[in-house]
Amino acid sequence: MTTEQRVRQAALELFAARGFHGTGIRDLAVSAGLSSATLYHYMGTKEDLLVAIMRESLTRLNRAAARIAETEDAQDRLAKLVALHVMTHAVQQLETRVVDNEMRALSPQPRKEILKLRDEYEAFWQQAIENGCAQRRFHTNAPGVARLALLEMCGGISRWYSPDGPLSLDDIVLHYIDMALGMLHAQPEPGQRVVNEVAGLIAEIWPQ
Amino acid sequence: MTTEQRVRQAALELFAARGFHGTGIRDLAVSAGLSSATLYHYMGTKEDLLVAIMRESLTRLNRAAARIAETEDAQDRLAKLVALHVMTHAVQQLETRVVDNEMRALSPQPRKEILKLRDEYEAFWQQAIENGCAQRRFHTNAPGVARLALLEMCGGISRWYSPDGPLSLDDIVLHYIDMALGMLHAQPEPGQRVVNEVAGLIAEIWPQ
Amino acid sequence: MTTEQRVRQAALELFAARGFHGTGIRDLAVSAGLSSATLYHYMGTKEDLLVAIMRESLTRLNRAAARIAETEDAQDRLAKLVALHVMTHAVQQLETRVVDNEMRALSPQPRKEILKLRDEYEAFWQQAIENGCAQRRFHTNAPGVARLALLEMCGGISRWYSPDGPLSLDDIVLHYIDMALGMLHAQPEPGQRVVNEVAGLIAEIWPQ
Amino acid sequence: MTTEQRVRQAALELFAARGFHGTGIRDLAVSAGLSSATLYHYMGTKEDLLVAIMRESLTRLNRAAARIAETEDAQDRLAKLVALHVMTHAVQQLETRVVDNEMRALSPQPRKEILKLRDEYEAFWQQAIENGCAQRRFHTNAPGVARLALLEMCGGISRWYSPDGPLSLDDIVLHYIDMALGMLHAQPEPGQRVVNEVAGLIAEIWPQ
DNA sequence: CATGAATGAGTCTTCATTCAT
DNA sequence: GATGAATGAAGACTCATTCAT
Repeated sequence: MTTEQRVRQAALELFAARGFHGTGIRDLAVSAGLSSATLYHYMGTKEDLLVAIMRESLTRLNRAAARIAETEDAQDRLAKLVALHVMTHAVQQLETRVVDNEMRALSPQPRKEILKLRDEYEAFWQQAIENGCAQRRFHTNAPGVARLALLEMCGGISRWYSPDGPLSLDDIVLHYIDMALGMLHAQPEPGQRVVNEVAGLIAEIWPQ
Repeated sequence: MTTEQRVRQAALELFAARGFHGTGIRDLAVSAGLSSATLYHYMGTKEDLLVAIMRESLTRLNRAAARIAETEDAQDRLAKLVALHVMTHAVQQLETRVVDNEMRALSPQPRKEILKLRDEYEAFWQQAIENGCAQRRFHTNAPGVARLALLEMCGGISRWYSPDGPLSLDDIVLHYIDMALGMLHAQPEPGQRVVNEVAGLIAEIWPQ
Repeated sequence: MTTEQRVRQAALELFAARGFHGTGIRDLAVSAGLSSATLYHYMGTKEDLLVAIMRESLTRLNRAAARIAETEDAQDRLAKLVALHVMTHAVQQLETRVVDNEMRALSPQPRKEILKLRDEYEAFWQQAIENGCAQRRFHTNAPGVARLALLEMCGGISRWYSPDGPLSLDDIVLHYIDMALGMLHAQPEPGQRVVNEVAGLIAEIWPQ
Repeated sequence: MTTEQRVRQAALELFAARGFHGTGIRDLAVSAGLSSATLYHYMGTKEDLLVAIMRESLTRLNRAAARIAETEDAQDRLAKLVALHVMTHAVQQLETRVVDNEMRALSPQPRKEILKLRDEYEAFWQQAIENGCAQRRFHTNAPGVARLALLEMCGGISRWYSPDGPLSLDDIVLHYIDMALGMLHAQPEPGQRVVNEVAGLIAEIWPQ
């Protein structure tokens, strides 16, 4: 692991655990094993670090979502988005927590950029839901509310998931798919196939 | 409004908007219309302010949840919890955002107290779900996961609800009840009655 | 002397002696007898301090020059400007050194303001010179060059004048008037009357 | 241009524009097109750079002044000094600005050396003035004041001269000679001959 | 010859808090 | 009750300089 990566990792852990404003430059330095002056060889400002983390996380998410958007079957498509969201929020827990909680710490310009990425991502969900409604596979009077509810529900896992828990991640994802389809009054869906497929996609986009 | 309430209100707004660490004592003073020295006549430390906000919010929530826990019918009970959670997160938006986001800013001792209150509240949900499963009104293999998913889903509204939006709060709550019951594969439920009842309860516990 | 004035005085002395960039906040604090945190009760930023010093000095200078501009006789008028410039640069040595040397330390916005004040002042000189040329009392082919040369010559005194020197300030001023008129090939001028008059004006505008 | 010269040039430009304390090592590195570590192959400390610039400028000036000091005719001699001072301050603008403004940035030891050089230079002026007074070609009661005034007046050109201005440098120098002789109540002097002579001298001492 | 890495001391400024008045 | 004054510690960040490679 390069020093730059160690700095990034330290930022990731601390921003996730204490928040951007709760993390001092010295905390970062200690956590990366550097003096606080040396830190500045490997980063721009503290905010740059935050932006980089968010940008990368959202960019990858969007790349995956774009691939999923090609799925024809409406139920499959939503199930895949659920699997993607749940699995990344479980496994990329730190990144997603930072993305979800620290937006307000951004100054106007980077905030604009990051918000755009997030809106892009949410658009994939909105389209998937509306598409399913149009095909009469989903039933809801308020697709916008459903989108928000789904995203919150599926993203929440980043706050509690642990690989040491009693349920396997696959099982959890299957539950979430089940709940999500239930929320939209769609037909239940076996799901394991979807999970496998998305797991492959994730492995491709978040290598190693 | 007493000066103390003004201070509390200022803290509420700023902690919700910028986070605990993102809010300075001077910001509070300006927002409350006081000098920062005077502020200390009406509060203890900055953290005390945070604890007080969280404690009050969770205590009231628990009081309401305890009343709802008396409801016999399992579907009614869950629907009421959903209504309570959604409505408070919509209307007491600032308080709930602070409770949900700033826990990590607490130092160990107060954190323990607040976590206990939150666990208490979550227990009402866990019991309601398990009770419904036992009565075969809900169907899920992972009630714990369902609880977490439900809470995240219903609480997320604090991040986007505005009274000026296109949907009335009642409508939104009905949607959430519908989605929640769908998630648990329960029978759909008309719901408006439940909404009215919980609205009354809320009016009683959060007076005015 | 109020604390605020002590801070101002410290800034004046240090900026004059070491320059803006050569003066640290700690130097200011030590010199004012305060901790560097306390310093910030009495000032904005370090630059604010610089701007305030410059603004006041130039504003007063302009007020005095405006009064002198009413003088009808061309030679009198120029002699008075010389007396004003020399005397202030001798007695308000620190202020004028700061004004003359630290302009480049200003950031764009305040620089604009201060430059405007300085241009205003130089305009009084330009008019006085051109007026004398028009009346055929002064003889020069390049009034602009003369203005610049006069200002530099008369302002340079701030770099070496000391009240303990062998010549009285009045004598020095008389010499300067003599040299200035010589430069412009004007009739020599007794001058003491002018010096007295300007001394009165200065006492009025820089009270005490 | 060797790398060392590029470093020197960068220092010259930056010290002149922003002052010694306003110029960082990194600024120098960027301006010289080197990394800040490489910079140290071509220089000692930042202060060494400043001293070298000052020393060279003053040494050359003294060499030229020494040659001029051989001039017999008092008026010629002063006119040549004026021409030398004005022309170098116009053409070697950056060097002379640094010499005139950054003396205070020197630490005691180098300051002593540089001050000695400057005093040496001023002595040529003092002698020229006193010589002219003794010969009754100049008339002033305070030759010391006249020297200071002359030097400030003639040196000020470094703050505003540009080869793109409306007047040729020769014309400006002629004006300055005229003003200088006027200040000393000497006979006017045609001057162009003097200018040409000094221009030759300068070309010899500041080659290229 | 060149530089990435490193740093202790420094930069200006703000922090939460106390206290005498 | 209210506040101006005060501060040690900390905030993010830059400084001039060294050195191993």
